[in-house]
Amino acid sequence: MNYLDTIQQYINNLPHEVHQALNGASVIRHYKKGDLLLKQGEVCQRSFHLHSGIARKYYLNDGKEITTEIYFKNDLALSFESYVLQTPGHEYIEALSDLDASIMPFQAFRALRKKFPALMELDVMLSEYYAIWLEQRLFQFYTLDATLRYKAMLEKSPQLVQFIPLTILASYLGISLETLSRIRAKI
Amino acid sequence: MNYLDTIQQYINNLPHEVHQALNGASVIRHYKKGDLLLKQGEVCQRSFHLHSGIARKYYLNDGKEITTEIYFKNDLALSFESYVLQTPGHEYIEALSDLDASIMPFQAFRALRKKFPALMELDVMLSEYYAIWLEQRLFQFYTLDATLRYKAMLEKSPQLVQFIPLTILASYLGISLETLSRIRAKI
DNA sequence: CCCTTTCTTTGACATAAGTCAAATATTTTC
DNA sequence: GAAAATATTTGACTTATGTCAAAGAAAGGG
Repeated sequence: MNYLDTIQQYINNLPHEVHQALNGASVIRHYKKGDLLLKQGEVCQRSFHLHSGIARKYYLNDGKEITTEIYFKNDLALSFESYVLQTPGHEYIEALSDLDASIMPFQAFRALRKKFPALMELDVMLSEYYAIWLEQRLFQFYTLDATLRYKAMLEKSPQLVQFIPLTILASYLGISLETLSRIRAKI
Repeated sequence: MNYLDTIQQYINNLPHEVHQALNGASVIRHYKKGDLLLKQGEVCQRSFHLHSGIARKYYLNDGKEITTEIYFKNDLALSFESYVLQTPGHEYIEALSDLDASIMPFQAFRALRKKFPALMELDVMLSEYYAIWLEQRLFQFYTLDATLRYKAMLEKSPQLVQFIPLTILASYLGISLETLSRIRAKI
């Protein structure tokens, strides 16, 4: 069982009152394709739990968009550093399709975490999971060339290749659009 | 103030009994240059808090060592995924000089974390800090070429350039030894 | 359903970085 | 302090990937 499943199970087993408190502190909202859930320069004061649809996180560098994470159903979207430090961040979060998400304000979750130690433990696990995910991404940049990174993505996250435009995938893989197109033509 | 200072301050302000409990659960040990504090394939069951000296974390890929982190005085050395999941990891931790470290067993810290909620909160902060650090490293691979990554290192971590052999620095920067040597000759 | 916009492919060429090999330079060890 | 081991530099060449440009394909809006 992977860590994400462990976390999911942990959440499922939380007492009813904790679930109630979480639901009470969050609101569900609908976004349209193209909507920005967070903009560069803003403090990320809310986390988005996707109920449906697709979103991405990206930043601008030299006028080019670099996508750093892509979210599907059940994923938790936020700009990590900005959220944790409550300082202005450099990332956008954009709806890549119409989507529904439950929005949890940072302060509300902080308060709940204080009240329910189980949520503090959950917070540890979520940060750990994110750090492990980042380690693996970094690992790929160290050890794989562009073709192998694309193949790894095909294996591990076929839903990315299925639903996401190449322009976005290329930046996510750290290569140019043209190189990605050529890789696909070759394999 | 950066997050590391915030964490350090948090630690300093922990109640005396917590400090006592932490000290009681850990032991101080001396390592010689070249000693391996952790080997590939082992479960990382202890964290190392460096009191003096230098260490690094690395893994082998295709017979080549790739250094992923370099530790100085006060840094906390561990193989994150292996430590968190308590599964065999792929990283080594090696003393790059003689060093002293206090060793905290995973299970002991778990027990203390349960007893003192303040340590659970500390654990969140440490994972957050590591994730933010990883995000920044990944960011550099996305946005900077080899020369700029080296310059960024010169700015941000001059102690690395001062004390660490180029072979290790090159792998840490994700480039070949020869390329790093040429970059240094040029700037 | 057509027009516009966005996305993808392909070609020609430029550039960053890797590899292999050998020469120096520096450090460590006996 | 000499020999051995390790670290660094340099040269010649190869390769992966980027850039610019243009054409073709697909998707979305009125």
